[in-house]
Amino acid sequence: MTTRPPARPTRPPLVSVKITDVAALAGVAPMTVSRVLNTPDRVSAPTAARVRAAIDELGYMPNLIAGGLSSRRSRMIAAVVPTIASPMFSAPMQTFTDTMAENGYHVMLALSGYDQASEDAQIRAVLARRPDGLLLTGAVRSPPIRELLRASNLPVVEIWDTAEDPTDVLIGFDHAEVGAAVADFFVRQGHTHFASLSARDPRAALRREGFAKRVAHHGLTLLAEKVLDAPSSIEDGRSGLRQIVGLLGQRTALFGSSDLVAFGALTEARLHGIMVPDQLAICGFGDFEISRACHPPISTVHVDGAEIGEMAAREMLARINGAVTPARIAVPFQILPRATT
Amino acid sequence: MTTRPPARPTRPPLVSVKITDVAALAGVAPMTVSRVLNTPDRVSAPTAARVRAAIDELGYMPNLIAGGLSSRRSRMIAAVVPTIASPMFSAPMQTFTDTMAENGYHVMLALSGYDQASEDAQIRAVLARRPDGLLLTGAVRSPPIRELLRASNLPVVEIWDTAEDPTDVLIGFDHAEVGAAVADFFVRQGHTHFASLSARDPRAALRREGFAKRVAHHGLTLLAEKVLDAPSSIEDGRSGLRQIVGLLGQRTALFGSSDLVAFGALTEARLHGIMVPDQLAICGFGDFEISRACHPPISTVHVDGAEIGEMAAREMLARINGAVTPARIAVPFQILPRATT
DNA sequence: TTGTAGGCGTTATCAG
DNA sequence: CTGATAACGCCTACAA
Repeated sequence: MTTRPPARPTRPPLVSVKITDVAALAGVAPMTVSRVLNTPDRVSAPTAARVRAAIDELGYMPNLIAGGLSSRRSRMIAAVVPTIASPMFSAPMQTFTDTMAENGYHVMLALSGYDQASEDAQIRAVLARRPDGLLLTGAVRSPPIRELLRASNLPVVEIWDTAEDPTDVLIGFDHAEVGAAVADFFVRQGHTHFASLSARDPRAALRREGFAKRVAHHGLTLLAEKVLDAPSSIEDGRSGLRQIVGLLGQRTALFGSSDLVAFGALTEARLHGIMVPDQLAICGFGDFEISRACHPPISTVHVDGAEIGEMAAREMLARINGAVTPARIAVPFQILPRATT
Repeated sequence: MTTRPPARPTRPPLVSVKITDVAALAGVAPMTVSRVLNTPDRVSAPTAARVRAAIDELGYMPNLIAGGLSSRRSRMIAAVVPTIASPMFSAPMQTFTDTMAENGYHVMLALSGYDQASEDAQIRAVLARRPDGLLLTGAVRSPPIRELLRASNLPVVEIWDTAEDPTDVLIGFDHAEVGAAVADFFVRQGHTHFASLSARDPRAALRREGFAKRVAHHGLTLLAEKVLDAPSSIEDGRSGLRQIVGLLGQRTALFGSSDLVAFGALTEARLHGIMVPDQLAICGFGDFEISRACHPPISTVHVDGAEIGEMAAREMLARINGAVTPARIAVPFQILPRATT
């Protein structure tokens, strides 16, 4: 081995170091380098050590694009969610992404904005990246996409919703049941008059309908059922309450489609001099920090988005590794009575 | 060539239609199919039509992994952010992701949780995917990583911070200036006693220090400077205020490191019977929805996270396309006086 | 345990 | 405008 003068910078540009360079330096075949990286137990200790030394010296970074093409495993997951601006989705995305990263998977993010056509397009677009799995929000409602996904045999984890017919695995709960449970909760407290303030998204609609049906089932009165134009926000809760305030009775129980809406309603109610909970009882949904940390704390439905994300990651990994898993996983929800009911 | 029996049923390919199938059906070379997809203007109309028909008939989805390997452009961007649980980061991520998607780029998400070592590790990890660009939060502080990025010649867009020395392009503002501006604002209102409640993250620290320095520069009194343990949350704002409430004077001006902290402080102050803004003036940071939509609305520093995300996307695209862009882009911030000051 | 051969599906390049 | 050829960098499969 001759000592070369350090001609150009000793280390070649990192991005251009490839597996053959490492192999040459370590005096092994490229395949051995690959094994050191991917299946270390199939390489003898001394060889592995030499290879690792070469890797360090050259600052080698494997090219996962090339590896993915060859192995047909991209080690990437595509996630299609409506938005990450709401805790409803940012919480599970956070834990999902973290857990997948711990296992060597990266997550591609695609935002669909509650729009069916956009969701379809996003799913098609991400499939071109050949992800090893798909994380979706709610059940896929478009038949051609469903068929495409089923035919692809790709692990598909759907969260938040309990569809009639899951594409693959589904983690969530029945949103209509949530609405019904809230109605029952109010009824147990002696309420006879009800209202709802609901964002315009499919799952919020299910909760609203479940609530309304249960109120009707009890033979009680739904005074107002306001569907907001925008996705859930505090401002929507406030304007929504302003719009229904004239319809409310002496003692009304209000179900908001999220804690943001509920907080908005609470804020506006107090400005109108409406006593909470005596004149207006309020229950939100989601158990976001605001409902817990504001004053008075808002009653809500607890659902653990972070846990759903983690479960989704575990299911995803299990399926990638070939495990057969149940097609439907129910996540519990729980009404948390606080000061507004 | 002998026909082998199918060994084991390994996983059937996601979408087994490949470019050669389309080419065969359309009676053209694979390269022509590629051109129809990537440079349509270099293909005659009739040929393109035949190819498109074949694509539709077969439901062909190009394999971007293979394309990326060949073209050395992955059409993916890696984003390394502390968290998406805070609007501070979810807002720019949302617009960045959307804008990049509109231009054919997908975004890989990596969460670093405010931890320097984790950020370094995440950056290294995503580089193995050969992204076409990197979106980072704040300037890279780790010298080896900096060097790695510079050597890689990869477009790197750093947002939120104005570093001493940007790696590549930097979009943000000077957080110390924000703190100073808030101090000046309070001083103009006649305040003489101050306090701050600040999350434990680098940029919040800069704002806090800028605030403290300016207070000192005016020769005025900083009664309390509480650094919270956790990242910014409402609960932290509440507990923080509880901890400093004994230190506050007759009329104090409080700077919170985010609107969540400010809202928490406001909530707690009212519970303590402290008049806002007469006894305690509060200014937050970030102009999150809560500061605008709560009551009383909280004075804050407006910074447009969504716009920063969009600018970041434009800068990214420009650099990917070879444009020379300024290395430092100042984004304005603006104090919004509302009811708490 | 290690190596060799070949190909993963696409695109750059150059020729026609 | 279209095609043939040769990579892109790595890993599967098989051989030694």
